[in-house]
Amino acid sequence: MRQKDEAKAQDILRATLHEVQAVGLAGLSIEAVARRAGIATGTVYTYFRGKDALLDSLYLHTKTAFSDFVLRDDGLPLRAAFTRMTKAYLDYIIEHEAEIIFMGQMANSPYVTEQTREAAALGARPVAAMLERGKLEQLLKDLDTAWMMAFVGGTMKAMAPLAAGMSAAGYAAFQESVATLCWDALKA
Amino acid sequence: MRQKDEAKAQDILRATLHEVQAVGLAGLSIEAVARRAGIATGTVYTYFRGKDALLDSLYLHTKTAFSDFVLRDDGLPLRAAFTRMTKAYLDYIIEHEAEIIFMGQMANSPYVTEQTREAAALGARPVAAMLERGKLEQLLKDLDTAWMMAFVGGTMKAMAPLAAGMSAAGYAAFQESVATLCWDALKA
Amino acid sequence: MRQKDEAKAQDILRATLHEVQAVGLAGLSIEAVARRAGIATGTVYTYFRGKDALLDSLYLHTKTAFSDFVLRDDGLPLRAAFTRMTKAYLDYIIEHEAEIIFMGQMANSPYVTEQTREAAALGARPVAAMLERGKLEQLLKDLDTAWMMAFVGGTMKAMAPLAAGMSAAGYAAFQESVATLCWDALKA
Amino acid sequence: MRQKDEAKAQDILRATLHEVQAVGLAGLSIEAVARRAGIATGTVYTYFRGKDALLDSLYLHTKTAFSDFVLRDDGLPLRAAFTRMTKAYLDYIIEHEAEIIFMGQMANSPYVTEQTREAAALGARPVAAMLERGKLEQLLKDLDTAWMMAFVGGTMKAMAPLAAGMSAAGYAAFQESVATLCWDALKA
DNA sequence: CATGAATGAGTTTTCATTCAT
DNA sequence: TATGAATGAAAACTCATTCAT
Repeated sequence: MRQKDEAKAQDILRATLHEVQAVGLAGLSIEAVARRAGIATGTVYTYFRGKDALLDSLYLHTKTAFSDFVLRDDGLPLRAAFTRMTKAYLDYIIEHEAEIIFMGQMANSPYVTEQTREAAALGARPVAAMLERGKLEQLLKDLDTAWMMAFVGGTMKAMAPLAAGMSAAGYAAFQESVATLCWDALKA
Repeated sequence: MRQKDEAKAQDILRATLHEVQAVGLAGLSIEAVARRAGIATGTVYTYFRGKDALLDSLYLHTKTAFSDFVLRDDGLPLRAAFTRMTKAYLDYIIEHEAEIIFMGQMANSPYVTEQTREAAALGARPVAAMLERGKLEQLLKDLDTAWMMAFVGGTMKAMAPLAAGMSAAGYAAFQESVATLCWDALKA
Repeated sequence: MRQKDEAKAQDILRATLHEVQAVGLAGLSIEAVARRAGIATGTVYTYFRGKDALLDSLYLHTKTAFSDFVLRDDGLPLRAAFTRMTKAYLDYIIEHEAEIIFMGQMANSPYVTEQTREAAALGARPVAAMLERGKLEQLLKDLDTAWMMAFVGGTMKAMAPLAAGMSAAGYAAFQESVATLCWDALKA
Repeated sequence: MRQKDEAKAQDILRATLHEVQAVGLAGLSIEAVARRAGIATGTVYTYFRGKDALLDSLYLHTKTAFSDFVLRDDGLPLRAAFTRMTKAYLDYIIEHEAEIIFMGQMANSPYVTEQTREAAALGARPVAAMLERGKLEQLLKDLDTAWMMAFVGGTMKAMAPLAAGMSAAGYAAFQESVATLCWDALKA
């Protein structure tokens, strides 16, 4: 993005996100993005160098927002911190369906630059630290941290869609179940 | 004349699979598929009605092969059946990287017809049956079967990539760890 | 056409005729012609050098058949000969809708070779002779023969479609009207 | 930005017309149209949804312009009105060779929508009215109006090509001849 | 000869990007 | 800067023709 109107860059990113949700990455066109953002096609190029830059930028944006919301260690006792994270994970996925789809479509596409991929990876640091703390305290199995993180992420992504249409009470129970599932899997 | 050759249809499907792995669904072109399959562009259309039909067909093909290999219940005692499945799951994912990427890219794309989506869903029946057996025998938690299946699938998909480059011994240990992780999560 | 099966060449010509009627010259494909003729695509090329040759040949065929049926002078007294011709003209057009459409579509297309165009023109000789006989006998106006022939042909082509769906009696009256119309126009 | 330019749409229509004249409807390509219009291929699609829409639109355009020029009843005494029309008809055909060829090629093609066909048919109303006036005044034969119109149109289309290359004087005489021919045919 | 699959040039159409206004 | 028409390089798809069987 550039100098002028930061809000407009956000509009474009948001429009891209929802357009991918609607038609898939393979069906994405800049014209549709512009239409959804309520601007002219050419204006997109004032804020982003091109389609690749737009998608790469959105990917980093989305990953970062996700990490900030979910992947932190707030210093609570381990079980509590872990449960907070799994619940936040579910919350995020459910409230950000478009983002999840987008990240999934981008994962194996040639649009993400290596630089962005590396930057995005940094967001997972706090969780890694939390899990390592758990291993030190012998609360968790002595497994490779990367394995554990993959496990948690995979579980969340797989289970979140199931929460669609649940009542508040049902959802609360669901969150508990998922948290327990993960904990039981990882606990020593 | 040359007779329409079933093997050639397979070649095209295989070429598509690897082309998606190489350039992503968004970057897929029929010409590249044909080149990879060693045939003329037009020939693709002798075997498939068009790009949509080709991708839809490949999706069903891939899902079915996957289900046949992984998602069956061979009547072993529950724990053994469960372990066999998780190991087969990992085996499949590792030996079929292109398929996994392809299925991931297709999942939220507009290429999959509703019909195919439904047909593909049937493949999971045996696993559902196995998990229900486990609940009846009170070996597993009393959770919704759909939740359990999502959990297992998500875990596998997330963890399989970690096996990249492992030695045979390392991989055997990894399989055990994953099987245990899943079992611990689901066991009553 | 070649040596083998004269009837098959006829099948192909007939199929082409009806295919043009169905989808227009612009929509004509050899595959569709072959399908309609009940043979394989390649077989068309055994009987005709290619699409151009097929269409050119069909054009000459059709024009000739038309001339033989309609554009002759059977030596009757002029008015009778004239009336016979106009009635035959209408009969032909009505019984050969496909041929008429085909000739219309071909008229301004690049498919007709100059050679064929010239050959087709010869068919009109007898009518020209008849009209000249009429001028000599001072039964007809002293107009250029080419003008008269254009007039008669144009009238027929324009009016024939109107006969669609008429009863036998209605059609007989229609034929009389058209014959009178033409005669009144040309008579001295 | 450049504003969408009505003149450019006209350029495209005109280019299409002449391209059809040059290579026939069956040989028409959008690229050739664009080249003739002096624009890029893609620009055609800014003004017309596609080839079908372009041709359909051009057909309606052409038919309407033709009707406006030829098929009107300006309230002159019948014989004069009739003569004006036949002369205008010839004038039009001679000055608009491309249009005539185009309309001929389109007539039996699948490009014309039913809607357009109906709209085009309305243009003939005034002539129908004129002929009916003639029948009421007992100046014309009591024939079906549709027959009369077909007759006049057919005669014009057939005879106009004969005027090619005539001198001004010759053409004037030709117009008179044709007008007389038609009048003699239809008069009571 | 008949067949119909294979070929690949050519056609329509899309769309990222540019640029005149 | 914003606009959206213009561009032209792909991409999907068609189809006349060839050729292995």
